[in-house]
Amino acid sequence: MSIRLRKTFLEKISSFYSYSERTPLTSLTMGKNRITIHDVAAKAGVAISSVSRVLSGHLDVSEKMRAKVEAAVAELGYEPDHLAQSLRKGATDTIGFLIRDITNPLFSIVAQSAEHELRKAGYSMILINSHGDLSAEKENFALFKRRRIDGVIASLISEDSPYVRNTINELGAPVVLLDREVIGLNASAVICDHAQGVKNATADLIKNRHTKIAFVSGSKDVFISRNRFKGFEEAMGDAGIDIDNGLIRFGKFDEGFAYEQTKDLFTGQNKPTALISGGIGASTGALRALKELEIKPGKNIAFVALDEWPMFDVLTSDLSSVYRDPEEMGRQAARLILDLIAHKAPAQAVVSTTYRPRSSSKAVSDE
Amino acid sequence: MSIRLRKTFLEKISSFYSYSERTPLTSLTMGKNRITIHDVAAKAGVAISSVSRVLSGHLDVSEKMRAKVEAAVAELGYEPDHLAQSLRKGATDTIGFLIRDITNPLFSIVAQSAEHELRKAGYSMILINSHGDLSAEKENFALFKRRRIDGVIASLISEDSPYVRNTINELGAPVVLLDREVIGLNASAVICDHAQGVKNATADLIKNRHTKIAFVSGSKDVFISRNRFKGFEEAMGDAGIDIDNGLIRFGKFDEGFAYEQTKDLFTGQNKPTALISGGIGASTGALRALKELEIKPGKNIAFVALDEWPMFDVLTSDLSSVYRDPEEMGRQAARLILDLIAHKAPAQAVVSTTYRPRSSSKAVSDE
DNA sequence: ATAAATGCTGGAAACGATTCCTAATTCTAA
DNA sequence: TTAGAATTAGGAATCGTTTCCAGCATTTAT
Repeated sequence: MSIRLRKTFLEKISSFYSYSERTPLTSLTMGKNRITIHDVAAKAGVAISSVSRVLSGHLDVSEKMRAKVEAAVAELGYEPDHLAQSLRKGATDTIGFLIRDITNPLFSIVAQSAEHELRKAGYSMILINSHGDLSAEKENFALFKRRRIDGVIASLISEDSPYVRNTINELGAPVVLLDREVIGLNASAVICDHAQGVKNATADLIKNRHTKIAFVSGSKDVFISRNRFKGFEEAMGDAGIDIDNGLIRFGKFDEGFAYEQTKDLFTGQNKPTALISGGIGASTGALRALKELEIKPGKNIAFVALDEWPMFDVLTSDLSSVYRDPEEMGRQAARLILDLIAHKAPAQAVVSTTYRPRSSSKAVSDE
Repeated sequence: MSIRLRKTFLEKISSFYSYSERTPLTSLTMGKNRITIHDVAAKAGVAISSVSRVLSGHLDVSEKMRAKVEAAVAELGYEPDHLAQSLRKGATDTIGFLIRDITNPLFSIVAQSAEHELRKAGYSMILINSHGDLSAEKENFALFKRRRIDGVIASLISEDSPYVRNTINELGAPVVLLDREVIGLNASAVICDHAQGVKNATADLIKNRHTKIAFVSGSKDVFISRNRFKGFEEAMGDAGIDIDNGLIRFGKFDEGFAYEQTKDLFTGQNKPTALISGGIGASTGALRALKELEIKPGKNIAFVALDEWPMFDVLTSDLSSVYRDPEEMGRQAARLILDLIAHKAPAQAVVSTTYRPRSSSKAVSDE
């Protein structure tokens, strides 16, 4: 166990405990001390409805009333209870963010960017992680429903299916999906144009005389994989190169799958000269395998990672990548959910991707 | 006249709206369709208080009553409104997580781990980022207060000060701080024992005959920096080596500061032979500077990074590090806040750090 | 001057639950 | 059989707001 309470620490803070006993936890005193709209009304000598009217900026209030109430509010330091407001108004000013896997740094940046944007509009964000677990995902939607969330931004595990449709309809709140096709769904979506970036990357590899290009990615059932592969196919088709299906490995997004596939690819008899890995997990697995095989990206093979991660340029050995801007994804997601809440029609936002050539894709095939 | 024109305009676009009226946004239908405890009571032919008693597992209910209510609940698919429950019970089952900088992957893992743990206890987590901005931090506490959060886990920007004390007292809810000394504060804390790991790392550098060891870190006003430096001092003291203050650079946690300091250190006349960088931001800045100077960690100098980041072992060139387990930090933070909510006394949890020697610290000084 | 219109304000009914209190029913004991 | 205890169910108050409605006090129009 990495945890231990050291004696010295406990001794040191013993005086701290006695302090805390003299001044009890504020949460205990909370109930008593909470000042409500009634207190304000009493102090100002008006009705609570008048206080509410002043605070909500309603028109039909006299200057005198406004002054009286504002004075009382200031004196008491009153702040409206968001809970009671929500219950009465039927809106919680809260957006749920359902994330498939927060250890993926790309997602955490999307989340933080969305939160920043939503807060500017007066919303808070509840962030929940599904750990890639489908039943957890379903449970999370139920949680959002019970909490009467005003809207949900979701990076789903499963692809468009009756299940997703049901879940979304049952939720009773607008939904924005990340990187999912939403055909037939009453939802908006932020979609990345992976195809374009992958196409450019593949074309660059082809320019360096690569024809045996391996492609390791997550499940082909998922939009993002299909879209990426589309770009690959287009570039190969444009160059008139037949795709060797033995070099194409669809499966799971996790590191383990990519690791195994990469090992398999480079120990078999039909070795590729270039490798494209789809997603951060896949890139990690692929790089780990290459490292063990002592194959150096940019030297022994050409390598392109799809997606970057924080400090990508500094901390990796000049890997080429297809980049998408996670902050932009977050901003767009926030905008779309706010639009839906304002009863605008569902829409899609497309975020472009760009190929960023660095040294790892410079290896030229000599075959 | 103009009003008349306007009317016809409205009539014109009415057909456009008619689509959305046929299939309205689910959020619109929400209010109508929501089934409440009243509906359940009506269907079961009992009082709402009885329904509540059944659902809350109260003892004084007959088997017949329980059966009737449960049947009605199942048939209607009733789920209690969390909002109304919170208002009545005075608890929101929600914990606020105030994060200084979510782009720091270490923090995002702490957050996700805490969330996972809290959810097991029936709590949701609201995550808010302060972007390193002090006024935003203060505003966030106010937000938490208005939302009647049951407790807060916070990675604060500022160090222990009257400001922090006031904010916490005003909040009216228990608080757990990450990596902050809480002397005189009514709060718990998760504290990392940085000193131990740094001491081991420094001792290892010394063993490789390094004496001119540079130390680049954030502000010395902050606990984490002081604690790290303490470990450094101890190891140097044990070896009887005088610390060269010109090689010690305290300042800011961001990448830019470390970048400048590292450049300065390695272009001056008093060059160090080893470098310890405190935190992920600092490590990034330092590595960027070294890269530009074409100084190779592990070859030209010895290098130790304090803290790791995701995929550390694969994606970096075998950097040595002082590691702390962010998941453990999250678990401990969750445990501490739950304890405080259960009215236990404030406490501190210490998370240990471990030195992980890899090749970047193997460079031996030849001076 | 009187009727109608308007501006403000206070009272009360929601929102959807929990919980206390009381009354009705059943059960036990004398 | 009946008083008293023990169960159980219903009614109403409550949490802290917003909002509808009615009414009073001013204006304005006739």
